[in-house]
Amino acid sequence: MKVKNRLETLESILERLRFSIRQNGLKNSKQREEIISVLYKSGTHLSPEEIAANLRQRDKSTSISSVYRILGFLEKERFITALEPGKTGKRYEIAAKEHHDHIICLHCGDIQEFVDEEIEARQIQVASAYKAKLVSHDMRLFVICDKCRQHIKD
Amino acid sequence: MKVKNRLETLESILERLRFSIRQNGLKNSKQREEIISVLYKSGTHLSPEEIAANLRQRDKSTSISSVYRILGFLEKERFITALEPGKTGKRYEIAAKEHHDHIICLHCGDIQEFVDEEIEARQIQVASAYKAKLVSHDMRLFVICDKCRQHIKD
DNA sequence: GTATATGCAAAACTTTTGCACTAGG
DNA sequence: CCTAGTGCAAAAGTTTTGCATATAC
Repeated sequence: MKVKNRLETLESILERLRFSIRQNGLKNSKQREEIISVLYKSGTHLSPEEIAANLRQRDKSTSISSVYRILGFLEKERFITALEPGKTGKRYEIAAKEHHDHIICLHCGDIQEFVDEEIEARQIQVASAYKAKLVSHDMRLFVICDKCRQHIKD
Repeated sequence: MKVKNRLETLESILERLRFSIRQNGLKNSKQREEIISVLYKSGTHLSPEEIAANLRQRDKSTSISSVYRILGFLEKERFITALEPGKTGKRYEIAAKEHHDHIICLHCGDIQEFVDEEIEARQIQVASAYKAKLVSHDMRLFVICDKCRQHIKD
């Protein structure tokens, strides 16, 4: 099983952000860097509203519309990734983590992370069979884990 | 790729629905049967609003709140399944279809269904590498489809 | 008849947009 | 300066809820 390490320091991500903004002839803002920072430090998946609440702890005037605009920008530029966890609305996480999928026990709820290179490669082939460019994927395997198989007999 | 067959006739699904409703001591309604029927016949993934629009063709007074309530009920009872295509909101499809995964265009929202036997087989192997028994899975490939790749340049 | 389902309207959210102002380069 | 980014408020879109009425059983 692979561990989902952060692949980059926060400062390195921020430098890439500044470079990307300059490349596009845009302007930086402290809000953009703050959002990257909040997501990096949280290590979890945050909703736009949660992110805004976090920023408001330091700057009361943070507006939710800017948060949405920035999240859209950061996602487009691949600094963050969106997740739809079934509940309403999207959640975001920093993109600079190792990619992983999830294997979830339906009985005890345990979640393991894994990467299978064969599946990863095959997904790209499936996409290209549709003449499509694979951007990302989400895969969850629902199982009964070893422990639960031993403890429950029907 | 594979065509996803309907595994059951509409009438058979409706009979199961009536049975399920009776079992739960509830009452049937033509709206519930209509929604099953619309999803069955469409063969695609419809949003609540699209479903409501469809019902309104025959009964102008169909209310969107009933559609939401019915969709929640039908999902809970496993007659339909929800899909979150990344775009805003859920979409629903009839549950009595062959297993398939989804390939979703992030740009136009188009959803295709596919089955890749190699991935299916490999998923079982991944699960057994964890000594776990695979029960089911959910996989979504997010892509930019052929049409959108041709029409948009970043 | 009685409990459940529906329709309607309003409320509760979530996300987007227009516009004046701020601020980065 | 000049233009992109922000904050604010309002709009637009989505989903839920309260309540009176209709309807299945």
